[in-house]
Amino acid sequence: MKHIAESTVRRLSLYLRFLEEYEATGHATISSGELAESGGTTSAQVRKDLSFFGSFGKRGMGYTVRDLSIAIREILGLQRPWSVIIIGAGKIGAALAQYRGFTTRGFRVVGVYDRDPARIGTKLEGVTVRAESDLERDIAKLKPDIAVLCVPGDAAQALADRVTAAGIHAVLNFAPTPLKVPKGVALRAVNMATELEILAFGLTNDGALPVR
Amino acid sequence: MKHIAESTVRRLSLYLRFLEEYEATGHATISSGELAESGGTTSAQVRKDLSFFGSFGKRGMGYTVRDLSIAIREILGLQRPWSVIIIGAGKIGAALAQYRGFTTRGFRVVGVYDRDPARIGTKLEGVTVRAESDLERDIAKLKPDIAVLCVPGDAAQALADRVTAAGIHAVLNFAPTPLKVPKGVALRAVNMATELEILAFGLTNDGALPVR
DNA sequence: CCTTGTGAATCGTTTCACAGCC
DNA sequence: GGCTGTGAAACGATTCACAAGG
Repeated sequence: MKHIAESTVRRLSLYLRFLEEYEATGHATISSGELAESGGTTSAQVRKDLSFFGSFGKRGMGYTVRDLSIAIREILGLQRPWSVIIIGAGKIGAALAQYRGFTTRGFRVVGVYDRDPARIGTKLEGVTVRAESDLERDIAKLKPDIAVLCVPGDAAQALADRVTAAGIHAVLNFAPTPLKVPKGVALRAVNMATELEILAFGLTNDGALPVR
Repeated sequence: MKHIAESTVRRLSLYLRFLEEYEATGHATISSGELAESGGTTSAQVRKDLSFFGSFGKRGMGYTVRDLSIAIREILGLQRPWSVIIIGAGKIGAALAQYRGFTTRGFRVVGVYDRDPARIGTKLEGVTVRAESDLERDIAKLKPDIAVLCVPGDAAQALADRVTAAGIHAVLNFAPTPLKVPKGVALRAVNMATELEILAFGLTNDGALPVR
């Protein structure tokens, strides 16, 4: 397959969210312009994004909300559920384990891990926190798809190494440290301090960041 | 000032984090190549990023770690502290309020707000949760710099409207809904479901996302 | 000799504009 | 007439490559 820009995938995710809301309001069709409005982009961008994957609309009519919704879900790989393990049951890990947005979107938390004995054995949203030392065995058994790292920065790389060695192919990193992962492993990072720093830059150098 | 790409600002934030660690190890100078290594980019990229703001190195020598660190902190606007209010004291809001990465980086949580009477009056890391109805008055009095929204999607836009009307110029949105804010207000969004969906796309369409 | 700073070249993404089709 | 799908043009970001300077 041709390379797809990350920005395109991110917008598809937004389109999907809007389509689901829009479908609930009873609308049957939608134009690229309306969809663009919702995601803060342009109609041409919407059509271009979709064109990488096929043609889903009818000229003069727009898109059938339901069909497009299904098509995007298929593009993103959301027809099947994905299983997620959360590593680190601190404040952020615990918050994520209980986050409804995950489960409703087809991401199932199948394990939460911590190294602190005080946390091991406690329950988070029905999942028992297990010992970090169980990781390799559990990954071999459960074959989870995605690992979410919610550990302190100095522990993150070692855990990323362990889970990728154990067979995980996708990592979402909430630790404030850039990670290295083997080729072939999908990696994303969410760094809250960096997000605040970008805002600070925006406030300091007014207008220096391109408008959104 | 000329427009600066968001990607440049994000990398500056990473460079700074690495410089701080590197300084602690006792190194006095660093080359663009070493800095690049740390942030997963190239030496040319590092030099180009810095060149938008001045010239900070010595040819043949590299950069003085301490000086560059100070220069980047100045570029990002981190010489002064920024005050932050968190709106929504649910799982994510509470986790953020207690997140050390914020405070150590010069971002001070000066208020936490919720609409749930059961949460109002409780304490999070020394800050008492206040009623959402106090927002306007408090913003007028404290003039916080940044609002972090940790509320459900259906409440997010109304609160964004309220805080921007009350004088907030920067918003960090953790709600899973795209927000509209008035011109001149800096806005960033962290959408955890979208991050997972990008990973799902990466797993589904192997190699379709450009390597990092 | 080593490494920066930077114009020029390249590469990728977004926007334009219009032909094609309902 | 309205809206999609898509090449072509414009724009923006990254990489190259080299002159300048310690």
